[in-house]
Amino acid sequence: MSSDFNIENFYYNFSCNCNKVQKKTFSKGQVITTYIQKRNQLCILLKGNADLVRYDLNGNRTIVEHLSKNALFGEVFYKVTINNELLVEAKTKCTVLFYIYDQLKEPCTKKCEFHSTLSEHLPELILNKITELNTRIELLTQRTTRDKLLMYFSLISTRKLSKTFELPLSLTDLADYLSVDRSAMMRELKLLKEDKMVDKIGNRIILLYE
Amino acid sequence: MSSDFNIENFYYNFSCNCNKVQKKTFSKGQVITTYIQKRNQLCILLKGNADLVRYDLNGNRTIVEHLSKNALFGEVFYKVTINNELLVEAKTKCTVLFYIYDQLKEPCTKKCEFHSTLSEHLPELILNKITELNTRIELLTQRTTRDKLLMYFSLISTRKLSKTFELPLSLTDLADYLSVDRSAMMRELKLLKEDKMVDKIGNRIILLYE
DNA sequence: CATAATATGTAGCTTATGCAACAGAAAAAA
DNA sequence: TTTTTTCTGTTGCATAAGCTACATATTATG
Repeated sequence: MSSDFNIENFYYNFSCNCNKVQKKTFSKGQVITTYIQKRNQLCILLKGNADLVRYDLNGNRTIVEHLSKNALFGEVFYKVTINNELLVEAKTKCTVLFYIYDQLKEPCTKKCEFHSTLSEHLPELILNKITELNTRIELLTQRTTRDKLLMYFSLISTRKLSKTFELPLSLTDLADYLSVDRSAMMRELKLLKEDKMVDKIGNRIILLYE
Repeated sequence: MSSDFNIENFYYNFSCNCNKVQKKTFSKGQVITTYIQKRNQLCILLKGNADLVRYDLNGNRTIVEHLSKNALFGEVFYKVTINNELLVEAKTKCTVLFYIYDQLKEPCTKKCEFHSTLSEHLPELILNKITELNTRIELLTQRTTRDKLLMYFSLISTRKLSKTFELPLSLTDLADYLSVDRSAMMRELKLLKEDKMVDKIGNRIILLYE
């Protein structure tokens, strides 16, 4: 469980020449992939930041996931899907590996190390994924915008081991991520400042409670 | 991916005598497990229905997950956790298998078939889990109670291949599951009926649109 | 069967949130 | 640099949703 496997480390040794994996680079704003069923694509973000976004019928944009280095994504996680369109947008320059999950399970004919190491560590990577999703669910089940904000801040704070941190998302994106209206979120942020719960200097958040 | 592995089928042949797995039975209302970090428990619900619930500081109860036959749950999915208490409550009589995830990865010294089959199919089971979690997230990112209800109904309808179906949850539990106030949900349900979007006879929902 | 406990259905009041709109700041592009 | 675009910060208004409370129906349980 507490293995220190790190995709990044062995990415630099990347030399998988089997045809089961594709490496591609994307520039900011490009669509990395759309979720069209049946391909069972599994992707790994090696470099950069991207968002998995959904546009619903009312035109609302939701950031379903915020993806950063080493994140797993792809259709393989969305077998049963709703009719909304899901797409992954590069927020910065991105490097991405593409697999087909079903092929990944089969042994690699060329016995490339990357391939086998990845297969071996896949359960672990997937468990990390589940943990993230559960955290996301805890965020979204918060009833009020205030509680969502406080929990989000608390999560980042724990991750950074500091009561002061830079927001990894723009405020506009944060609202989409928390699934709330942006102006309502701004208002609540102001109230949190007035209540001396948090402070905010530019992009920097300072937690004042406890 | 599209393998037909079914835990249930081979559960009847269950005869794992290694000490790495425990089978227990619970009666309605009992607490099956609480999520206390560091044990890395992985559980499978073989029979019955249960809820993973969270009680927050305001006394709100949230059904984090509604677990039915073959569901996976346990601490292993909650490595990073928030301070709220998570517990699994039996809604009906339940039969549950308990593992320790780290031990599951190691080969079974007694070579029992159950153990090895489970290990083999774990990635598949876990992927199913992810799909469920993503569906849940789609539900929770719906902005209004109406949209949450409609999406929930649509999901069940798709699953049952019918525009008519019994609700698998009580209305009280459904509200907790959708993370909304019960009375507000009831009001919205009434409006949906008035708008001739859905009909409801007792526990039975009939979708009227399309 | 009687009684308790839980679930359903409804209403009034209050508040949080969504929506629209706009001005200024910051960042990106030309 | 200048221009354009995106992001931030704020407000008024309308309404969805939360809270409380209660009556009835349904389901457990002694």
